[in-house]
Amino acid sequence: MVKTIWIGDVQSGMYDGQVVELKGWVKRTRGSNKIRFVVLRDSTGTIQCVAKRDVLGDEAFESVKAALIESSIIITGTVNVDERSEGGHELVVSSVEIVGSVNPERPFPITESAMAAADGGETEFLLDNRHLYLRTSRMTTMLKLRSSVFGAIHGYFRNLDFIEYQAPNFVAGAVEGGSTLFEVPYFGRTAYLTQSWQLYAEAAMPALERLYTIAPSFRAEKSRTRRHLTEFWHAEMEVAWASNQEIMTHGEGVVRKIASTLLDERTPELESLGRDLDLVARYADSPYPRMRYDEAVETLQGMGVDVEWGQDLDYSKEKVLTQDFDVPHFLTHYPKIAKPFYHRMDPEDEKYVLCHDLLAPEGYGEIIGGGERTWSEEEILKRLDEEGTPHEAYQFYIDTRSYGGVPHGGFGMGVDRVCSWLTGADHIREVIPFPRDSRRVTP
RNA sequence: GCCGAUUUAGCUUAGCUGGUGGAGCGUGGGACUGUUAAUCCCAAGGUCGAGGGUUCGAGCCCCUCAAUCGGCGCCA
Repeated sequence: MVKTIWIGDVQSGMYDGQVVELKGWVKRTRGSNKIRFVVLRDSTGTIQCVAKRDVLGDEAFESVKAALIESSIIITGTVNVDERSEGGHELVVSSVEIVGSVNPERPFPITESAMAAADGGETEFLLDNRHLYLRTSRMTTMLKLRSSVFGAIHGYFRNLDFIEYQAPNFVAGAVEGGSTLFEVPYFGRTAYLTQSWQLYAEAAMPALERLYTIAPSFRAEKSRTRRHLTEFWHAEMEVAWASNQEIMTHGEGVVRKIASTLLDERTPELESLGRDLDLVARYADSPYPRMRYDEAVETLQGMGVDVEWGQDLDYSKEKVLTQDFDVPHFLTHYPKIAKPFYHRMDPEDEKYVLCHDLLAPEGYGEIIGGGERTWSEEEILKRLDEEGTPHEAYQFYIDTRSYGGVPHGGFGMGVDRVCSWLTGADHIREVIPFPRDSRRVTP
């Protein structure tokens, strides 16, 4: 049952005039009692197949008529160049085999009306039928774009000799705030699903020096926004002997690499989503400015926004700040009080930490958070105590400082957020096959 | 956790000042030899989210609950 011929290649003209066997699924049918048009779909595209009763005979023609939407089918025929067919090619059918039929009492539920109503967004019905919605052209396109994003991230880091490194997903302690941990029963104890690879990456930093991962992270946030998932894909990196500035250079580098890869590999997909290619090209080609937190606060205050020094910048403030940005911007040097214990204090002014957030334009918000880590044992103990965090769960982390601590840092990137931003999606749910949020774990 | 909204056939929806729910898609049957979400004719398919109240009478008015959607906070 090897498949050797792909519809995308047929549409590109590789098989004109030849007899080919196509394997796929019925996307749509139409026609009369003597001639039927079957639009066949596979992972690479669609093609119109023309079935005529006087060529096929009554029995085969009736089976074509009975093939409902999403039946799987093997069609043999001659590739014909014909302007009347979408894509410029059609298959003149000589034989047909229905592989998996569809029961008329339970037809494929995703209809044109369901798709039109969603209009790029997602109705409850489409979320309930996500396993079937994946087959539609919009989801297929998104999944291809997503694959290229993942490939670009791996490519960026591997080109620079980073080592891909895996951390456990069951953990004992928090990275971010403890309130967003998912508890998991663990043989009579409580474990948590990881919020980040970071702490375990820091343990391997003295071994590998340059390391990265793409892995799921879990946060029990009851957020109902277009930017949040409870399970999201987290691209993280950690580098020894690196400053906040160098780490930002990698953040900018990987994001620009993702944008340029999408233009290289997926221009037709971006166009089919209606994405402005000039915007994506700008994100690939332009440098990303860096702005200190203080400057951002002053800018916001100048715009009449009610913001006090020392508070973290929430989404409503980010949105105002980024509305005039035409490329992503880094925000650096946040006040210590707004950030967790592992951020390194700025030696020039201990009110600040050496950190950065990368804010995407067009209202997509934060896509990267990172910075230098506190690396002296003395300082990390002090920061834990300031936060009132008990040391037990973090003893392994403290040990990494006890034995040859060095300056280092890294960042975490929300891969789904990047996908959402670069594809121009309305909601982060659109770019992941089975989205998880506070109200949905099925299908 | 807070604010706002929605819920009518498998899907998408119309439903007027309260008077026994219409349509399109899909499905089934029929017509049609080049269709582009084909077209035309016919049919089946509804305890109007659940419960209670007002009323001679509730899809519509009132109350409670549920589910869902959007936004905020928190973050990537």
